[in-house]
Amino acid sequence: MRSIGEMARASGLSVSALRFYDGAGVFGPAWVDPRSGYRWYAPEQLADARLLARLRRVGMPLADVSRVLGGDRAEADLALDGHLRRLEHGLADARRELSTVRALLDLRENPMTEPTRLTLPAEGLAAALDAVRFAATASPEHPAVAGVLFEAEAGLLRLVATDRYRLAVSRTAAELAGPEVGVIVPTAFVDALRPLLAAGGPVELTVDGARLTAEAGGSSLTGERIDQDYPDYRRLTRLEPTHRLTTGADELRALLAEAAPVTRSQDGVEYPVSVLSLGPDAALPSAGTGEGLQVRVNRDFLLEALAAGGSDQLVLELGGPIAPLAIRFPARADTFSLLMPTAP
Amino acid sequence: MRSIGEMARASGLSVSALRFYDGAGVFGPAWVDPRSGYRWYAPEQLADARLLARLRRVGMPLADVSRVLGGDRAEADLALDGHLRRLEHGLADARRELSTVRALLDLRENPMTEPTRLTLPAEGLAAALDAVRFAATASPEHPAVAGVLFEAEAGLLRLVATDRYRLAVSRTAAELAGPEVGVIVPTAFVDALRPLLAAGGPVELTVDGARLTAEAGGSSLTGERIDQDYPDYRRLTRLEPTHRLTTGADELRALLAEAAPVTRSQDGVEYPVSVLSLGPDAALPSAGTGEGLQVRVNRDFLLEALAAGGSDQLVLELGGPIAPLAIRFPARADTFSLLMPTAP
DNA sequence: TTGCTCCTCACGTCACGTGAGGTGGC
DNA sequence: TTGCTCCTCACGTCACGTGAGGTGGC
Repeated sequence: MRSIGEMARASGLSVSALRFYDGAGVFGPAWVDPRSGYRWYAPEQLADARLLARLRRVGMPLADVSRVLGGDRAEADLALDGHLRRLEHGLADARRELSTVRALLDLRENPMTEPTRLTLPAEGLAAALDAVRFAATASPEHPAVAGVLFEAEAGLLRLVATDRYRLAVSRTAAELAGPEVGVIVPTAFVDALRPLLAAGGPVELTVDGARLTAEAGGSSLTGERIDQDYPDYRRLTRLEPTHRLTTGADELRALLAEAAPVTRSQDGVEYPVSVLSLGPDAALPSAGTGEGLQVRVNRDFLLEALAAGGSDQLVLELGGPIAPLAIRFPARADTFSLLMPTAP
Repeated sequence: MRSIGEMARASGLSVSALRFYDGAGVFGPAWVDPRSGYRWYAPEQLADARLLARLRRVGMPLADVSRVLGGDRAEADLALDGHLRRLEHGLADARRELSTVRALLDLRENPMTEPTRLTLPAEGLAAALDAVRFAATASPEHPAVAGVLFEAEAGLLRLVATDRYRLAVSRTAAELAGPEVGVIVPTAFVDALRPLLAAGGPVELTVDGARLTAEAGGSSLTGERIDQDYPDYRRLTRLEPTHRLTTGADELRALLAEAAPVTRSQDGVEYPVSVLSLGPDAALPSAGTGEGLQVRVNRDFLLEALAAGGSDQLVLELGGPIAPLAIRFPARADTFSLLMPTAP
């Protein structure tokens, strides 16, 4: 058996860390002397202590460390994969944000701006808009979400809409000329643009400073972007669902119609709530009560998300009663929707 | 002017965060009403607040955020580069550690081990050993550093030695067969191996579980690895020096000889201390007192590091009176040495 | 007895979030 | 007056590090 100091030296952990892990229930000694309170560690605990040191060195949260040390290899791999994925996303986010910051600093020194021009087929833009438009609302309190985010990167245009209760993302191929931009397009502009897309043909979108221009089917539309920072939607799209379930939109609609929804009201507005409950076999047994995981959502929002998907086959991802519900459409890998649950 | 709530909505920061930044001196309002204590933000502060939100979103420490917002573009770029570099290294570290963790978990399930075999020229190994051997000490209290770390990767063997006051790293080309390993080779084994390398020719090193074997010049040497985790030397090698200075080993030796060293004692052991001081022109004016940055180091350790470098030209990197002193040898990009300073 | 190791408990760090209890401005 | 926003202050979070003050075992 090793004392705490010996264990610290052998494992590379500090004495205070070992005491902390003991208190936190993550990693404790094999035996504690009831008279003196001395902690004694068994020889076979050393391997775990060393693993723990490695995992903490790279910033794994203690909750995940416990999963790695728990003995279930599949759980351990999930925790390891999850941590690596978080770090990879963190780095990708940082690259993006820091290059944006650099661009903004450049702009301060040299305020001339090059316009961005996007060319894309009207059908693609129409489909992407239809997949997200429902999720945007004209909210004067939150001007940033009173529009649709257009993110132009090389080769693609991504659209994001949210009203802070739900979020929809889609994208379509586009040809980019000029610097990459992210610009919030007012819902009024979007709604005026949509009819112009019906004729098909190419669309040209231009962002020049605050000025937005769209040319489609011989018509031209101009407006101003919303000068706000958009909420960090990427973080929201990276859920860690515990259950994934393939079903059909029609089947789900039928389930929702069966059970009478509860009515909930918030801020004076009434809305119907449906309960999605997962049985122990991870199937959706009913839209009523069940033994397993239950998620409550605004039924109208769910129906809108189903309709916007544009296809019957869908995948629901659940992560617990307060985790967002994600709706993915396998037929359109680039389109998905997210719903915040209401409180139980 | 914006109230704190309006500023929060416009910038994407929370009210509590804005109050915190004010208290922390990172970002405060343009005016505070002395009667009510209300914070009022000027319109031109919005751009900075949005930058701040982006930077915090990707985890930049507030000290670095201040550098970005400070107005000096070169400082801002340094802070941005530094943060990105830290994240990149963090991810690289995590990839390595997590794959090691996976290998260790595999080993628990399936304890058979495949040996690792390294083949390399004796001259290369001899040179790499000579570049690091001086920094290892047989310390019974810290068994992990009573040896030289051999890290075998595809195509190269990296050697690391440290006694916790200094650190030396070198590497040499090697052919790897079997899994990558990191193994602590006892100093006694290293010292017995060194004479066998004088004859030249190929050397073969084998790690089979705890067993070490070296074959060189017709002789064979066996021993046991030290079963410990090596200190995290990579973190130590990632300094952020404020001053970088090219000089010659002979020139530096002459400077050190000029000034009589102060004698310091620690744990009953006496050692000579030399003061390296940088003038405002970032040259090493003398090994005595100066106006600029001063770093105190164990003179014998510094001389040993100079000798082990094997070349005259060197680069000193200083980062303040308590930051480690790094000694790099441009002629051998893969070899460097690091010295912890003694207290002023 | 001395010196070392161990103990608990409290407080500090970092960047905030979350109340409690109270005030200011329309 | 009501409702909203703002204020300060205290405490919680996360994963420890750092003393203070005291005890156990050789």
